[in-house]
Amino acid sequence: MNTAKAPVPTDGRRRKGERRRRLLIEATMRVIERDGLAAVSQRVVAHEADVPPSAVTYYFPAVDDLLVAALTACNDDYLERLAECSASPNPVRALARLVVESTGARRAYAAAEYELFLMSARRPALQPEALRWADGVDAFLAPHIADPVERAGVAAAVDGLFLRCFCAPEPPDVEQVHAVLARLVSGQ
Amino acid sequence: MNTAKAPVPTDGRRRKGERRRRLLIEATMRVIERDGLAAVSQRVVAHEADVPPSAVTYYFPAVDDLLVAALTACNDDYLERLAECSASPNPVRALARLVVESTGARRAYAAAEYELFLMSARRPALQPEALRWADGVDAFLAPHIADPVERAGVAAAVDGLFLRCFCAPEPPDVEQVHAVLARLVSGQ
DNA sequence: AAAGAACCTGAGCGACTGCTCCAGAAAATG
DNA sequence: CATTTTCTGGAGCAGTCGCTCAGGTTCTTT
Repeated sequence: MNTAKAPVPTDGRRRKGERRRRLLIEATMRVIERDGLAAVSQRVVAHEADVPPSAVTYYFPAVDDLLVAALTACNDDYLERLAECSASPNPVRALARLVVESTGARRAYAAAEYELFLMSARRPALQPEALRWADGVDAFLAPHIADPVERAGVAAAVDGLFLRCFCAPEPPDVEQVHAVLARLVSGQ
Repeated sequence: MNTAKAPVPTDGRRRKGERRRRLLIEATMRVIERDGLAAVSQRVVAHEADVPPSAVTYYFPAVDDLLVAALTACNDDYLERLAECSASPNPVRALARLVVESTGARRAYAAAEYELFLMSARRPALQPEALRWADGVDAFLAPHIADPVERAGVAAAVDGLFLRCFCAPEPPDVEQVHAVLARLVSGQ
């Protein structure tokens, strides 16, 4: 419901507007990747996107709106990837790859995802997003783990694995991550 | 090694200085609890601690130093509590209580702990701290889980549980958290 | 062609930021 | 006592911040 927000932007003006909106969100993600969420400001993002500062204000009245939009987009992206993992022939291995990817390329997305969680603890507007992710992970695990209590534990482990890999000084090994995940899912 | 940094502050001046240093760190934690890490600034902390702004600069040359000090102190605190859990008659239940506590009282500490992780991904100075926490959790689990791969999974789950409970819209139930943890530790 | 909607922007205001500097108070040391 | 070290805090500088606003351009519709 969040991904399909724009039905048909037939109007050329609106289309251009939405293009710029996306451009700003992408610039924001680049800033987050480079210098962290704290570095995000209207002026910095404007410079990154090569647009005048007031353009940022135009599309996102407050910085907060920009942040929420970027973090939501990031969540969308992650959930889509998670769904792809589900459809893959070896879902657990695909998930391990996704976790490891969050270390190198897509680093900004992992950072943003966790900043989203932290922010959601304080901003009610973001709580549905955090919930959406939790539901996504649960849906991913449901086919493999029947018991809800056990599933809750493994779901928490997935989040924790993302975090630990993201913070690790050197990129983790796919095999190791897969081994840990497989052990959890198989219930030992 | 981090906790016992001050051997014997015999000098009364230094003692007063260290008292104020602690006072500033505590004020910082209060600010984090109330408005998040982003709200931490020299002036805000100074006002919270009821000292002139320059006093903050005196004890912590840069804001970053204050942040690192506060986050390190928080980590110390958490590790100590984790060790207490280990020594308790029912360690897993004690851990569950610690997790739930991070939702209400001690909320700032949970927030700070995760901000610490996020920051450690970018600042080398903080990486030993993140590692210290990971080691602490591993040490907690070692007596209960022999296999290192399984232990890594459960350790990640502990981190994830902290995060999920912290972000949950309503405080989690101790029994539920305990059930999840017990299932993980018992290896199903 | 006229009207109106959507988009765009440069200038700028007030508030806050990190940080420096320096003169003086307080306390330990000789 | 005088000296040295530590601590205190007011003033202030240069920079960034979020955000407003008035007026402009571009495109669609009538």
